[in-house]
Amino acid sequence: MNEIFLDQRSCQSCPIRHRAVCSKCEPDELQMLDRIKYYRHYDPGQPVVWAGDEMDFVASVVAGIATLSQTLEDGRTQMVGLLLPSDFLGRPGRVTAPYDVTATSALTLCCFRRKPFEKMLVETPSISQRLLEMTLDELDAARQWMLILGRKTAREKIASLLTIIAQREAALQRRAPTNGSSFELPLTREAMADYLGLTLETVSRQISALKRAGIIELEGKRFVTVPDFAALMDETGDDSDGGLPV
Amino acid sequence: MNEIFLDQRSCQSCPIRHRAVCSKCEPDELQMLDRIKYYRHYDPGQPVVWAGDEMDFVASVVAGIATLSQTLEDGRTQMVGLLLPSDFLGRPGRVTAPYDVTATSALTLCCFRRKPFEKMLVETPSISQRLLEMTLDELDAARQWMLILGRKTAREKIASLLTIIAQREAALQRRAPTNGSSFELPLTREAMADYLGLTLETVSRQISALKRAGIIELEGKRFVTVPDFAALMDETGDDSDGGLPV
DNA sequence: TTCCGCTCTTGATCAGGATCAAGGCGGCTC
DNA sequence: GAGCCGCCTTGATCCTGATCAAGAGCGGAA
Repeated sequence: MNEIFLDQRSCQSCPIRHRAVCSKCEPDELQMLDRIKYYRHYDPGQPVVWAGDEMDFVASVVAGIATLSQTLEDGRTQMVGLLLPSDFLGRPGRVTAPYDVTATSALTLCCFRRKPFEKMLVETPSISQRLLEMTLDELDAARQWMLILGRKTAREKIASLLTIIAQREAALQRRAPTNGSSFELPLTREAMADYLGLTLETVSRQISALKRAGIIELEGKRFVTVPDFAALMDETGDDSDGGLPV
Repeated sequence: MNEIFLDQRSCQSCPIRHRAVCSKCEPDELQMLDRIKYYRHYDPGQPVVWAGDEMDFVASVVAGIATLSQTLEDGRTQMVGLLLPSDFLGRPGRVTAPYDVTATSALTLCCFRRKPFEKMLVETPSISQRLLEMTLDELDAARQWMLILGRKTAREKIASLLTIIAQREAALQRRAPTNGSSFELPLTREAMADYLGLTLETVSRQISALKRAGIIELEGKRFVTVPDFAALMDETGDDSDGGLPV
């Protein structure tokens, strides 16, 4: 893990900078951010922080993917969050991490030291309002996952996960998912299972089933093409109006 | 549903008032709140708002219990939130409700008209910071539920729900749950099933099983006594360190 | 009082996904 | 190339919780 301090213009995808601070273009806020901000890089599979550890920073994801997960006594684990670029990690006011955070691909975090960040939060209402908005979006996503975990069949769960990944990948490029669009699954079968509350065997079987049904096409094990996006949505069991705004 | 406008001191349990505004004791903020604030009462079982409906207010729960739930195409429903007194309902900036909200007991909401509330939010950073804190707590609770829904057995789910209800009831009275403490289940078996991703038959069976095992005692169908709180916690499957801070 | 309706309990059977097990496919190092 | 390892697929069997079904308990209304 490396720490690289940033010059003033180098962080392109950080939502704090771009959506909250830059929108105001207050020069001294920018300078203050630059004094407390730095990058960290993690290799695939590397833990970022374990639940219960002290976290002296908050961060936003610049590149790569991280997962949040929780574990029961006997080792059963459940993933509870998926952090893609522009997502925020850490919580103002909380010192210990509540979840295990793991890099599932090469991960770059744009970090802010906790104390100055909290000070900035108090002094810059636009940032805490932006943070509130992002947190509310995360809460909606978590509740959508509760529906998936509690009430959907294995097949519906897989279709839902594929839909969500396709939508988020598309959203990063500021477009809607289209027929024929492809993407790379950022998760192993096991990680998908941890996310969906299934076993990896069931995940594998259901992906094969969706492939056999022509809902998706697979190139290798990870590269997915969706010939008809509406057909995939039909498999999710969701109300056809598309559910929550994402 | 009645609307009753409030005088300046009548809302005792509203977190906005007490934790954000009153702590500062800014007289004009208080007055502004009083101009935009009013009560609504709902009978048990009455819907507060349906998903997709326009919501012209945000509110905090003063008394009673409300549930948030989502429904799939074919009618399967999943509860995704449980609102107890002091919890917040509604989201600044969002006009349509994302979930069905239902009163499960006689419910009193302390409402704020949306527009003035949002104006106040911009002008009063302490409130949006308080709201951020509450939202982060809700997010943690939602993620704890994801673990329950995804990885726990029926028996562990029931034990977890009882634990959570006991803890929240105790927290409202600012104390920790103790051995021998009792509480009234605020939910029907069906509502518990909707919360846990089970059927009502399974809920009933598991409650009977916990009773037979001496983990809980039942008086009637709703009144629960926990002779040994640690024994109940043991049934949840959670790590013994108690999980998330509540 | 009787009847009705709602909630809950319990039993019998079924099925979806877990578990156990074996093997395939790349990619890697030696 | 051979061997190994991580990831994935597929098959056989098992088990937990769903489903279908019947009836108990209880409160409210006529």
